[in-house]
Amino acid sequence: MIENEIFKALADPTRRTIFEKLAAGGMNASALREGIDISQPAMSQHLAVLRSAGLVREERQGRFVNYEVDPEGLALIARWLAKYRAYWPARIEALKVLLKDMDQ
Amino acid sequence: MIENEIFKALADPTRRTIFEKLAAGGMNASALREGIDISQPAMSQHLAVLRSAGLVREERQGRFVNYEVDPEGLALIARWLAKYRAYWPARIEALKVLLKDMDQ
DNA sequence: GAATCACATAAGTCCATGCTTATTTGTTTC
DNA sequence: GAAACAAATAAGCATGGACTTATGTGATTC
Repeated sequence: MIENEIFKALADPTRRTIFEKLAAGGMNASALREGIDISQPAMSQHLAVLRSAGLVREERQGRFVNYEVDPEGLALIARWLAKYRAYWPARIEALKVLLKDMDQ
Repeated sequence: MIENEIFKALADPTRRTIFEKLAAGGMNASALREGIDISQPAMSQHLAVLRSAGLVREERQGRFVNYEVDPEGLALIARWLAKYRAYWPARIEALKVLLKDMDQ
């Protein structure tokens, strides 16, 4: 069940920080470490967890490995959340605004 | 940071099962245990975690305590997810369908 | 008010997980 | 092909978290 992997991956604050950083633009593992106090192996392990959860994908570029957000993981969360849409009727308007925003 | 509590709460499959069950309709802790192989204290502890995360709220009714989904927690996830909406342009159509659905 | 019931809390155990240091793998460069 | 560099993997450790049994608390019933 990948849903479980996703929530477990996001349960760690360091991994959410990494994910947020990647959301601002793809980069390699070394660049990701800048500004985050974390060892190289720890970063590598976190990225492996995020990748396995489908939240992030990698692409080797020479001796660097470029990481970027994988929309698949986000889509899965959105699908999970949609199951409970009955519980936020008051937010429908906000969602509509969001949609309009998406359309530009 | 309650965001952290939410993801940690949802990282446990048993708690997600409990949450899903509550989403189908509020009920007390004993009723919740039916169909889930879990001890009474374990259920109580899980509910405390969900409650602390803002995913569930309680209301004492006599010697029973009724639990139900708290929309606040879901709204927080939605807000978190919205930050990354740039990453699922292909899902806009799906969202529109969802919205239409919400309007009946 | 004693017994019973629904639930919460306490305390201890065990396993998962996030970290560390050390090493390995893959790639480039000289 | 040896050195240098980016990243992954291995192995060990320490903490967190999900469970257990035992007990406490609040409410109802007789």
